[in-house]
Amino acid sequence: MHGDFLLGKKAAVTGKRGLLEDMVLNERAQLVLNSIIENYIQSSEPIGSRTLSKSIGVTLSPATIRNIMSDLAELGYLIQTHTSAGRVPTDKAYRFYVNSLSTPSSVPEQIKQKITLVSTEQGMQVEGILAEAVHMLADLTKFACVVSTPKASVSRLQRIELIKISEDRILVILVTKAGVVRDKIIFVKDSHSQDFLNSVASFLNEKFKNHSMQEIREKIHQYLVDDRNRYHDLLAQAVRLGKKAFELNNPGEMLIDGQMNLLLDSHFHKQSSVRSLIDAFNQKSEIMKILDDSMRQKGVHIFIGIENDFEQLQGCSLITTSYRNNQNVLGSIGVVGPTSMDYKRIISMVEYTAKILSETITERSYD
Amino acid sequence: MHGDFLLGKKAAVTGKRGLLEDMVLNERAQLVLNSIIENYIQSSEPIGSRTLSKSIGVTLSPATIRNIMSDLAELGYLIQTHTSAGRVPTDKAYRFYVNSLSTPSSVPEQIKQKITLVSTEQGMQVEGILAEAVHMLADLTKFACVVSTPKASVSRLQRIELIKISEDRILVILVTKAGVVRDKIIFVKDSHSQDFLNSVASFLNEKFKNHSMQEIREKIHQYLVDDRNRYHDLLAQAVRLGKKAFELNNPGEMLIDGQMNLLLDSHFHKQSSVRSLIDAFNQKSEIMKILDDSMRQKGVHIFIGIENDFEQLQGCSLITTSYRNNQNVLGSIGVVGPTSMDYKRIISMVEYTAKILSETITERSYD
DNA sequence: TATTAGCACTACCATCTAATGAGTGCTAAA
DNA sequence: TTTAGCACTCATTAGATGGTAGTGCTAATA
Repeated sequence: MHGDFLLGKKAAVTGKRGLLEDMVLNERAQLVLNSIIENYIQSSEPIGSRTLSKSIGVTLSPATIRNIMSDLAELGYLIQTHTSAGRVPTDKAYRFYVNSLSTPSSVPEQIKQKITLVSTEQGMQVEGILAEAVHMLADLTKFACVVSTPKASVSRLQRIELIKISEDRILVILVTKAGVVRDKIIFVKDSHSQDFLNSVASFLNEKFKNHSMQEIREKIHQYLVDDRNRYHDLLAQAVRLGKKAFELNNPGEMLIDGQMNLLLDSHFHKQSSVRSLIDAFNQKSEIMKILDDSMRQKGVHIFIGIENDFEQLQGCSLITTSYRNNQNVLGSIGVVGPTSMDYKRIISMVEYTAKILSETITERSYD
Repeated sequence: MHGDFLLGKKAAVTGKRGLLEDMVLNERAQLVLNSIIENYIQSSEPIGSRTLSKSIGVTLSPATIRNIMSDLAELGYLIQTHTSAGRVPTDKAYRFYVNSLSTPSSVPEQIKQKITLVSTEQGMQVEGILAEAVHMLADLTKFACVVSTPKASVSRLQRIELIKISEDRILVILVTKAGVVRDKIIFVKDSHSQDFLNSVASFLNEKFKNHSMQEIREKIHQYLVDDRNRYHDLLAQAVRLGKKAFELNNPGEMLIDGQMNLLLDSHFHKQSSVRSLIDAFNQKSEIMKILDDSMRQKGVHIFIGIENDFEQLQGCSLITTSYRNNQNVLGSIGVVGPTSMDYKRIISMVEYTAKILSETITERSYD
């Protein structure tokens, strides 16, 4: 192995070799790597030593840069598509680059103006607002965007309605504090009058308003395991209907927009990668998982290529963040693009969009 | 002009020349044309006289076929991509072909089994069923599929609920007979108690249940133009709230699935056509228009390439048909694919899917 | 008179051959 | 430690070539 010429002081002391100082790239190597990445993000073409020597700030001859690049390649930050080609950053390089982005770049004022949600003026509900947000983000980034709808389990009950549909079917409408309206049909054995359903509903409303769905399910479970005979008939019925009504119904939806944008991107022009992209979006559950994960922690989450273990999506990076109302984190919104995306730009856009989305939804919330 | 050799009897009498008999292609010309189209649908490659002479039923030498083809080209049914290439059907040819499809081919039993909707078992609502249907159709046809959600204006009221959200906001929930639940927020100047809203709601329910939204709007308008003083306060308020509640809110939504399938199709590999496809799907309104049109009349509707005057969608054919419940036509479902699609197959699939969808929704309907 | 065989012609396509050029790695000099 | 120089590699491009699938036309044929 050559390239020891960049041996840093500490590295020399500790016996580390090459570009590494205490297992960290030395300053110049970082400069070169970042420069390659930024060039590549712009041009999407392999970067050669000559090009770089011009575009980089400091004066370094192509030969020197070649040496550094060679070592970076050996460390797994760069690869060559073929012997005589320039170099291309690996996922590892992007990870390094993203980690070194300290100050979150702010969104240009011009873009900020474009990020507004108008649907709120039309009395539209959360679903519609989400659809608008994801559409806007897709349009702005020119990549595919996803957003998960508010999880039922965390959101708190504003109101429940029970509507008799037929002898054995009841329409349940759940309104949550976050402003989401969910409906589903439940099937019952014995027929109930609408009046009866009304009293059940008002009982449930009184009892459970402001509780989270999760809590409600637990409480109902409690009632059921207690000796049933202790309760009068209405209560028993109410609990039984309530159980069905609050059962985990929708597994959480996801809205996608701008999938086709990806196919304009040169990185996805190979047949094979188109196929796997289609598969990826068809099988929403995997992306859902990633979005769910990113709800758990604050801030922007970045999954680069191979890092997400959903095969179909390798070659893509995901940038996600959560949105919320006053009270709760509700879901996540994110962008799916090529690993060589302009992280700075996209991150700031996702962040800002989530912020606007959160504000909009908070206004809508029923608190 | 040569090619008079195909002069039909009637044509001779009426003085028409070429392949035309009474302005209609003579039998052999039809045979050749249909054969070209079917070959092309299979292979997606220009069809030459030699190939055709083999695959066609009757024995005709390539030379003869060349003559016929030459005339068909002159009549605008075929074009050559270049001098020495075989011929490719034009939109006009597809129109001819589609029109000559008399017996709607039935769906193979094997496919029929795949066309089932499972969401109905999970107490899912109309929206979910539609999503499933369009997803399934996209998966089966490998093209893009669209479905329009039930129009609010034609559907009849099952029930309305008014829920107080804050001092100046009321959540309106409309349940229609078709099983669609719509919700929106209306803003009011003066605060109302929930009790008051309940009585307004039950008044509206009593008055308007089973009426179509269209009718309701008209009736309310009637109340308003009548001398308002004749009504007591509750009624006046109810009418005023009702007006807002029943105002045309959602312009009618459309679900799309399988857009990306199109991009696997060889016909859309040119950059330019990808772009315009993206535009087409981004601007839903135009496709919506086509779907709306096809609700008006029974049966399957076919729009071939240039026939639909939405530029971005030329190069595509649309196959649509309506779905319904017991009472009303609710919306349309359709496929968007290349003009060279396998019309027989796709038409039958769209038809059958719409049938299943109609049955499923009818079951769900609240009648 | 309608059909067909034959033939010249056209244009795409795949293959091959340089020639080009952007890039590398290595070595020796600064 | 850096850099200039040089040999080398390999993708890409442009031209040239032969093959092929197709055409249109004409003259012979049924």
